[in-house]
Amino acid sequence: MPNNRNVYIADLKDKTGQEVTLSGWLYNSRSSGKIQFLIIRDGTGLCQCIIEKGKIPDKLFDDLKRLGRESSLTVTGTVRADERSVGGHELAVTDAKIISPTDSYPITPKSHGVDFLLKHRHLHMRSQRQWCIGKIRHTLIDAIRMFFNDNGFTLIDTPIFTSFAAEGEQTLFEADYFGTPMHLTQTGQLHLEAAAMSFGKVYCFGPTFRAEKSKTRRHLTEFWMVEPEIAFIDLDGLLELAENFVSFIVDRVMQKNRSRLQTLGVDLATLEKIKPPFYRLTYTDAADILTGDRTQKFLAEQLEQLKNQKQQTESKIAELEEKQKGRLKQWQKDKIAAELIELRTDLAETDTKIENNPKHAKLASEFRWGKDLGGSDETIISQMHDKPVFVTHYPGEAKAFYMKADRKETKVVLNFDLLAPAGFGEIIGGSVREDDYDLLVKRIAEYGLNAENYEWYLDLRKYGSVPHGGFGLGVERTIAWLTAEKHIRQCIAFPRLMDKIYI
RNA sequence: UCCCCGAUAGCUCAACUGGUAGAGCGAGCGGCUGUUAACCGCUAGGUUGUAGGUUCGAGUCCUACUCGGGGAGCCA
Repeated sequence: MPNNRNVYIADLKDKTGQEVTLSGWLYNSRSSGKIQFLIIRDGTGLCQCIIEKGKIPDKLFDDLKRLGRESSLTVTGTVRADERSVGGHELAVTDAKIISPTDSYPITPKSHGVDFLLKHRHLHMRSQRQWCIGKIRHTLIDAIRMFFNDNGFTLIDTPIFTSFAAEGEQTLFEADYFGTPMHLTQTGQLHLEAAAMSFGKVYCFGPTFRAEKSKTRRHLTEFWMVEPEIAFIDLDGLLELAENFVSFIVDRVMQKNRSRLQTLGVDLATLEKIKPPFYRLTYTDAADILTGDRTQKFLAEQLEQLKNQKQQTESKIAELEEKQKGRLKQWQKDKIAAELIELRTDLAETDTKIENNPKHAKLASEFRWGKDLGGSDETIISQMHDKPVFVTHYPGEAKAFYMKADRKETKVVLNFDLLAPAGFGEIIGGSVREDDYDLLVKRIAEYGLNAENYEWYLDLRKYGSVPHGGFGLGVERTIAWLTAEKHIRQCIAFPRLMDKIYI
């Protein structure tokens, strides 16, 4: 005999015809004189509950009618399938208990500004969009662990307090460790290399801190990163691992989140293309592409498209503005006003893109071998491809000290970035590590780093050094890519931004 | 750090070139038996971010500041 006194909405599909009790929060409600529709959420989904006058006490009917959004309650009723309902099932209510009534819940079903929502993140989490992203994040992290665990990797928890820089000293957060200056980790990589010499294949997964002064849609000061590190591997091996890994997690996220991705408006067909092999370019190839005619042509075409788009939006706005002047019902006016707000936002975005296009074209044409690929350069390369792109063999001087120099072409290092397609940009950075003791000592000196801090790291090259390497994948960036979310701050529950921590 | 934009009701936005500050949502009350951001009627809700200036008159113009958004550099 199944227990129907505490049922989750996600399980309703197996309960058709049965009487069950749900516990949750009032997501939204509509009412007519003698019938009410309450949308309840319980953390597993949404369910529309139908309340007909006469089937419950009048007092309760009135109380429910007045109940504010996000009040907590339990409802009891019979489950039935109905296409008109969210989720395909609804509850014909026979009884309800209000646990805690709410009035004036600050977040309404209408639109809100960014600042307001971040200030109310503790409540905004309850909204459909944030809930879907949270669920997707959960399955992504689960898939990441599953991939490494099933492929012979050992999890190593690397420390958060560290005494040295691995990724450039300007981006360190300082901490006071009982009077000793210390900082928060920028990567677990160096410790992970030590572990790889013990376990062979390892990974770490945790928060990472970078004090980058970057106020963009792609940056957080605290973000989660997974980093595998493998002994006895070369660059080709790393690329193969990375493309298998990314394909696996994308596939897994899709399998587990179809309806959530659809709710978010994601085009599943583009994600289904994410299968090995990915495109492979060297840095030199990328430089040639950027400075070549093809790119200029590509950008020129893009500019044309953007201008067309702008014109279309503008004429649509003019049309609506004209319409607004005519005689209309109030609700029609409101609808037009809402559409106008949306169109104006689109227009502003298109304008920014139009403004940036020539700048990007100029930057691309002026690209000189030796510079690091800029954000706009990455965007261009990734826009020109429908699958992720590896860019390998960067000039060593633009990259971190620990990257292994190519033994034939000594100016470049054996590293790679993985750019997500359609303009999203970098989600992975990785490299083969310098395994030669003398070369590494030289690099540490060249970068002006304090050699004392790296003694233990150099030991790894003294005692059985082997070719090895690894990479880091940014979790929030991956989520933003998969969910087509514009800003990375929506991809973590409580984001830490460059100049502000809300809650 | 630099460049651009913004700040008007609890929220999202209006207010043509300076001339009595308006809608919707939300809240309260009433109506409606299948709603999908439901709908319809009524009510309440404001020192227009702060400080100063120009003017007969400032939400609107000028200066400074504060806060926010977008972009650039750098990166996962």
